[in-house]
Amino acid sequence: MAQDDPRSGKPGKRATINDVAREAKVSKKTVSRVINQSPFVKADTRERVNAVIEALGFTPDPQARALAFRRSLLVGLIYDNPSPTYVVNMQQGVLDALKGSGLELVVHPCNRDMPTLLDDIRGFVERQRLSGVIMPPSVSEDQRVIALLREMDCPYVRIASVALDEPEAMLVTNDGMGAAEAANHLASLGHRRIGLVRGPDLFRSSAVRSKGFLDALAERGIPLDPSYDFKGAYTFESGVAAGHALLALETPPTAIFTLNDDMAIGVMQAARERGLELPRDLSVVGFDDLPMAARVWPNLTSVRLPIRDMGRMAAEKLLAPMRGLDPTGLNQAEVRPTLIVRNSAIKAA
Amino acid sequence: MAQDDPRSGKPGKRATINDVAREAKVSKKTVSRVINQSPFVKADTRERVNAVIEALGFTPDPQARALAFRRSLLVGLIYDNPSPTYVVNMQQGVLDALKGSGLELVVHPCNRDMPTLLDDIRGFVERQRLSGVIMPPSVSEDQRVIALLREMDCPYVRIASVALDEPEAMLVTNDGMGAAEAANHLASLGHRRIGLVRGPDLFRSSAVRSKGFLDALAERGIPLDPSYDFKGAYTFESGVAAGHALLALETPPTAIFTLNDDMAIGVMQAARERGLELPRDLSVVGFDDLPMAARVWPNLTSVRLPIRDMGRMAAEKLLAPMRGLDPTGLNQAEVRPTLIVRNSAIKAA
DNA sequence: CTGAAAGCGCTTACAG
DNA sequence: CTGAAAGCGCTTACAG
Repeated sequence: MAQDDPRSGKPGKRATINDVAREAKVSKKTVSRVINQSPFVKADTRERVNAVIEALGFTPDPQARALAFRRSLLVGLIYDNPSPTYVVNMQQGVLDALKGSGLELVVHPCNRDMPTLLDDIRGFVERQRLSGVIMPPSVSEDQRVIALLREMDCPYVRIASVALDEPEAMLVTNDGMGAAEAANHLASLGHRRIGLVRGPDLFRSSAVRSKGFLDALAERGIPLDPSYDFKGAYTFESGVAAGHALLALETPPTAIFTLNDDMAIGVMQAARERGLELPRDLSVVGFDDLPMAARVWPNLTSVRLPIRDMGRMAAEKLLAPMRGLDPTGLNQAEVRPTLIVRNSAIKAA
Repeated sequence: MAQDDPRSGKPGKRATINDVAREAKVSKKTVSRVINQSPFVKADTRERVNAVIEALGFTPDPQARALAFRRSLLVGLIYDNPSPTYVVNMQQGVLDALKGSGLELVVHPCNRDMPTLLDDIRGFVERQRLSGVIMPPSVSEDQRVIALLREMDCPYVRIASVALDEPEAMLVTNDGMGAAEAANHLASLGHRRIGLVRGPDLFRSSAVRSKGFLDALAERGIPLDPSYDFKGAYTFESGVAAGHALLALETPPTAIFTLNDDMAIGVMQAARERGLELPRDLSVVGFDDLPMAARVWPNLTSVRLPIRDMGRMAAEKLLAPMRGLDPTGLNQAEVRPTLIVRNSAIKAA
């Protein structure tokens, strides 16, 4: 239709704000007001303008708006999480929230061990004049990065298992609750000799999950034997090492809880290498519920965090001020994990 | 340093092309020429301008350039691949190539089954005025999408296992060669009763991999029993179904090659459910070499495609014309998979 | 080899 | 409630 209208410009050429203004017989400023939902437009003027916008198939040019606003219509996802599934699911969730907003998602992996980390992020945010940034762990826990974003006046939302920031800049996941569920599950299966494989100290989640797990065990009167306490690295290989270390003990544990799935599967690998049969000789529970969890044998019982929902919630929180929304309701939300029971953990012999 | 210079503007405010022009005592047009590497600048003028750029820490505003160029400095990755690992690795590879180019990566998942697919992609590309688009399978094989991008005059590179396009718009992976390696491996282990689990017809890779596999078997005088030929869906569940179907046969195969890893692991699950012991009772070989492959038990022998390299190569191809490079060398490259031998396939009994 | 003018498509003061 | 002018930070013709 727009193509047939001689006033709408050559076919194939996009309509601009000027075309709309001419058609609607108003100034471009008024069109701009309509686009930006200003309340200072008479109802019938607005309707007329909207009709022309519709007829011409006009969409404002994001680049031009960005230049005038001195802020782009881009949201950044800065991540260092090593799990591809985590990253893709989170991306998907953020995109769910961005849909229809006119904002696009720019992805930016980073490495906290690199000396260029801060310069790199500064360049990225400053150059693109990002509208905001979302960060999952562990980069969300890096105080240097936060200080930098504050200095650049770049809005952000961080996702973490500890409330490290004001509620409007923070999505908190209750990892401790999930770990407690794992503890209760193993205890109710009759296990008393239970091993724990932690993550690295760099991740706050390791401390939070450990505490939730140990507190729940303590409530049931099950202490953790210090020799059953192993510090891993959130990697498969460290899980293998943990499995060998714990299973080589004179009185090995009958069950092991690992603070992520990669390590759980590593523990299973070690058990196999030692000739054990699973789950008969050892119960294992993981954390994350990666797709892999449902595919390994025996299928892994694991604590699931709703990553995609978390991405969506974080993005909604980031967008709330831009939309002039009251974030109070959003700020109450706390993300709760659930235990997915499969068959890698069974009754103690 | 720039902050101390009174002429460089207020601290915290970014230098613009005007600041550089004033400092270097040239017109902004000349600065623009330097930025864009025009050859029509005297060497010492260029040096003077570059010195000022350096001193002021000037970086051109991407939004402003985008507006003037009528093209943004954004590259899109449009994908529908269901494997998170595939997507993240490809992203990483594309970013490797983009590093330092000033281009950023915008991710855009899509669904080929949605009726809105084309409108959705059109809106995305048109609104953002993308510099180019990279597509992995299966969206790379969708002729409607290609027609749309051509119509919009948007450069693209597609990745696929068949040369569907001119070399400069195409990165071809030799999946057939990888499948042939799998066939040779199983044959040399003494297997003669070999099952094949294909992918869906929607993916060209399924046909290509099947052909490579069957041709290699034929060369060794091993025909495929039609009852050993199963059509899966590239999903874990379809692998489970395939495993049950093939293993329920009166004379079941001693080895199964699946056209991706998810199905391979599904076959293993089915074998377990039927009480078989692996790898003793069944050899399995997959394709993709997902991280999972090295973590399941027994560790899965699989054909690996260098996904990250592929992302990098595709992006380099996309960038070549913008950089005024001759893409001839780039066009020769064909991506070759390698068989990663682990212990899920052993000598036939 | 270099520059002054006009423009990309929008928005922000400033008026009325 | 609405508009004419100036500007965001670059580039494209057009001159010289």
